[in-house]
Amino acid sequence: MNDTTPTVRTAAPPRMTRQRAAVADALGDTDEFRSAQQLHELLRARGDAVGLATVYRTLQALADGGDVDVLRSEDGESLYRRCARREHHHHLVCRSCGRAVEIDGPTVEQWAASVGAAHGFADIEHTVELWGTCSTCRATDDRLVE
Amino acid sequence: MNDTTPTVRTAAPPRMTRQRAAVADALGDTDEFRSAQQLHELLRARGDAVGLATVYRTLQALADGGDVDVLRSEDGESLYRRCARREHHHHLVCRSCGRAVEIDGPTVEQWAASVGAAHGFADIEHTVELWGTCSTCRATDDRLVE
DNA sequence: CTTGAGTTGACAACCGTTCTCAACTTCCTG
DNA sequence: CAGGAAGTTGAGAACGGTTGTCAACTCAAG
Repeated sequence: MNDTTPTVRTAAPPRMTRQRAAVADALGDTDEFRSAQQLHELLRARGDAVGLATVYRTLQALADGGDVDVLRSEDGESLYRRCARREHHHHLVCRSCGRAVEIDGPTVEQWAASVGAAHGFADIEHTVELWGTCSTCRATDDRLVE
Repeated sequence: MNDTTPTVRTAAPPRMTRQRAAVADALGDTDEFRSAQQLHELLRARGDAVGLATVYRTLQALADGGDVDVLRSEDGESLYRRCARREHHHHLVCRSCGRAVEIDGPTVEQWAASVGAAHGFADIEHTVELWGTCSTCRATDDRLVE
């Protein structure tokens, strides 16, 4: 509250830490959607453990910054993945292994907007995700779920 | 395990109870998506209270039977509503009041199927929900969320 | 009315996620 | 390179929605 404060500090400056690097790194490895808990476990197994709370915090920060994509699994768990492009897109996700393909849906975008407008709704957002079983999982039958 | 058992009893016969009727009735009233907890509260306020666990069980049974539609709110809560048609359809839901409009997406259905096939995925399912703010809520500005 | 199988409800247990806060780093400054 | 303010961490508690438990209860068939 004293006037030694230089200028208006809009937001906290981010800081590089081992933990943040570890989480980012773990995400860089796969093209599969992973839950916070899976990543936490993966890091622990790998040798550079990170607190679960930190994993959650970091993922949230990355998601807010648009660096990772988040989606909800069919049973409500949040899944994260680092996508190639930052622009809006959807996913075709394997419900067995989490592997995902980025897909566009120009048609869907338009459709969503027009349907919304037609019914007098504003600020339209849409959730569009495709779930399936990828060829590898079908061949292997080596499911994560049973 | 004795052979007095008449025939193969495939499933348990359902039974009509005050509770089941109450839940079904509460759902019949609105065209808005409601959470289990909201319904539980609504029933309590209305005078014919039903245990929370029972509300959950009943909603699940109704959903399994295809009598009500379920969807996940943006923060992961399950929302239920009795829809006019039993066929597959999507929703345009007001994120303020839960009011919903049933919509078709023939284009989307095809698109989903073809995209899935193109990437070698099988058993394709799709999640398509539209969120917006309905005209009434926009006018009233009487949001449930703040 | 009897009776037994489905049903209920208060409460504990679960599970993913967020909060708390003291101890610890990072990084700016002198 | 030391000093220190401020961001960051992590173990564990708390949270909120949902499901499991199990003795008491109540439909509905006989």
